[in-house]
Amino acid sequence: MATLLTIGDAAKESGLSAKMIRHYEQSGLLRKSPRTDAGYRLYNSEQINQLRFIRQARSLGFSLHDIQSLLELWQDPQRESRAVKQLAQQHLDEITSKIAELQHMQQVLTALADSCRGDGSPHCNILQQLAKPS
Amino acid sequence: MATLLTIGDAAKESGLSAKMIRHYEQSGLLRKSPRTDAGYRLYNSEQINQLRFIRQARSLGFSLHDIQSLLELWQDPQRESRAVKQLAQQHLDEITSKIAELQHMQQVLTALADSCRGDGSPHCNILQQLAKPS
DNA sequence: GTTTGACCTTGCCATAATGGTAAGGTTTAG
DNA sequence: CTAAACCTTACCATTATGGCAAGGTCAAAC
Repeated sequence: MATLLTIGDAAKESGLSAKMIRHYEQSGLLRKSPRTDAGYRLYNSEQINQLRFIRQARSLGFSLHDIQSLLELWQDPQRESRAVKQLAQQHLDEITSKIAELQHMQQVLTALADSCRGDGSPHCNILQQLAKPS
Repeated sequence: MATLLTIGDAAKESGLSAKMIRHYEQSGLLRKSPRTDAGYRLYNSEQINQLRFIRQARSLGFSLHDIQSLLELWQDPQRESRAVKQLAQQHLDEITSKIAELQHMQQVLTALADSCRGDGSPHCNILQQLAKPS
């Protein structure tokens, strides 16, 4: 049972880097790990699960700040799913607006690139448009 | 003719902040401005045009590093439009892949949010899925 | 038993672009 | 002359991640 892993193995198990695990601990996202006599951090399977939770949330783009809230909600049996959904929805809104912003850049830039010959001559509509007062 | 503006007015004209104009100068994007006896930076209309160029490029998401190249190309009468288009295309590729990444998050997160009641009960599929080993 | 390689520790620096604040000099209008 | 609105530099903060360096530890090979 309680198999204890050092940080390198915890990193492999969770898909995070050892560096980041230390960082998460230091920023209060994770409780301080128990240590060996030599000072090595040790992780049990429950903590490995927490690390996986963090990795999954990060892969969805949640900030560490949001993840802290998610972890607290996760560990609170009294939570209301409303709170979780609200966090998710806010993050979703941010994602959606970032996508819109990028798509706008994509559209403008595509038009510009299409209007540039891209050959050996100096004439370039991209530069011309960037230089316009607008 | 050579109307000279102080940094605050140059900021208003260009749509950049005074703070950022100083920063661009310090990072080598802009040549050092002439100064008044009191040390105030002064900008002529050509420099205002450069500031506008930078603002437009920033609004398309180009990095300062890329903008430095764009400025050099802009000022080089010998440039080949190929070089400009290549820069634009690379940036476009990055934008496109960021959009894809965000859309993936959006899709997964939407599915998760849809599967959470978001009411007063503690059951929440978002948390459950984040906690899954995956 | 010693050496060696693969770990671990902490601490500091760097990134990208921007904002804030503080302490102090200047200019302009009243 | 004074007060408001400028300007200057310098330092700190943000976000998440990586790198490096100097040094301790552990296990296996010799």
